Amino acid sequence: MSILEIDTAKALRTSADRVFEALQDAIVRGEIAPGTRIGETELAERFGTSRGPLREALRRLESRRLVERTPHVGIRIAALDYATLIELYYLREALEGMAARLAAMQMSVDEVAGLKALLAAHEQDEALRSDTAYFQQEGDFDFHYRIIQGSHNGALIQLLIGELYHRIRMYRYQFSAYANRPQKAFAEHQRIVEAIETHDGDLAEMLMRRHISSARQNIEKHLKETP
Amino acid sequence: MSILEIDTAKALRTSADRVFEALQDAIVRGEIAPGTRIGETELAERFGTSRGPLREALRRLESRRLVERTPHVGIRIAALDYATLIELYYLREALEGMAARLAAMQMSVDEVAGLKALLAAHEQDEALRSDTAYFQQEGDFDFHYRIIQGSHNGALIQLLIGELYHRIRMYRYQFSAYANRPQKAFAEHQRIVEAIETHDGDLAEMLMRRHISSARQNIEKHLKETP
DNA sequence: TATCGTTATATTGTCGACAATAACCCTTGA
DNA sequence: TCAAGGGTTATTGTCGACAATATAACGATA
Repeated sequence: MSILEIDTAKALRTSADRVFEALQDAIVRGEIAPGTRIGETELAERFGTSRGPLREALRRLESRRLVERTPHVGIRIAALDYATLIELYYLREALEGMAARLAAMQMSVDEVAGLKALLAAHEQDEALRSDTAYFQQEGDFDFHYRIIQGSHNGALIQLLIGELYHRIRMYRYQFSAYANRPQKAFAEHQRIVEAIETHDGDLAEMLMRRHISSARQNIEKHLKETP
Repeated sequence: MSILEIDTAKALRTSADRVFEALQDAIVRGEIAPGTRIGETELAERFGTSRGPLREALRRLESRRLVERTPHVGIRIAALDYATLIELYYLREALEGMAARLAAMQMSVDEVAGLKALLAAHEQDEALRSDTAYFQQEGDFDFHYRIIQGSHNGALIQLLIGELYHRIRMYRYQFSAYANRPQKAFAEHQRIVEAIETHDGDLAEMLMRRHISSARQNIEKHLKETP
């Protein structure tokens, strides 16, 4: 009907692909509560398809650890727990540190310019100026997303964007209670871009690792006794 | 028929799971040549099932990048190329370096003892003594596998074992032409275990990174002009 | 009353058939 | 001879029905 639907219908032609994206989004956004057990028939009619394509989508979501499946019993939406959140931050430290190093050596001048423009736009944001929030945008607008892309390492991009990114988004949505130290984080972003701009891979990696480590410690401080 | 089949049928009850493992193994071992386009009907009868479970298995293999799929056209076995092989080695450097650091801090005395016993067994191997080969065994017998498990970081284990391991195995099988410097690699393994035994995380990470980096450089040296 | 065994029900696993799409081949025209 | 068009065929995408399994409900017995 709408242009949007025609476009997405073109981009992802099969029903299984559409269900995969839609269901992933619903899970990440928390529209279906984590830990919920949910039947295939119910999901199939919710997304207007049959169980065949739905099951294919579920197998892919299972690979991404967004749903858990036990044979002959069914699937349940992945549960979020504190320990896993911390584990993911350690992973990000290693992987995004690597990405920052590679980005410092591989990013084109255009890409660096885009990154600087992104930060300049962030700086205008009212919530950031008042230090109340620093909302990470999604996709192309996300700072981390761009640096990962800038690594130009396909395997790394696939791992972080394809496998981990949506899981991290899920935690970000649903553990959003803790304060995220807006101006401090923004300042760290700027330092990282400076290092990338001067092609200083060592520094870029170190700053990125510290940036993510600080975020992790911030979470640990706020959530230690309130899981 | 055979006891083996009964056992595997018990362990993984659904047909989709059996096909997934069997097909993954066939791909990794090169029984189906990389780049081959292969029909669903043909695969289904090869594994004695219908197209439904087969397609579920394919979606999971697609997530692991072992097959590539284009809608309405079909699937083809993932092609191997030199650039991706190198990318994977860089990834391993970051991730297994992290694993070695964590292992040094987290492994139990039993696990460390098992690791040392493994190396002692390797030392007896005739191929290694004559410096002709240092064959990495699979699963529990693989040195790297054990260190990853020793990290006790579920997200990291899932990523390395679940997602990357089989892809790496695939390259190992099919790019096996290059010399793999057996005794040197074995000596490096021993140093890493020593660092883990003394709980020296920094050293363990550094040695592991060097170990993988050396392996990568060895490949680059041998394969640079012979892809 | 609690526990074990049995039956019933609902959900998942599997299959075969049909519809939709793309690749292939053949024809036709310049 | 080559390009374009249309028709054919083979393969993938989707669906509904049936079989297999686990959970739940129920009753019987100690």
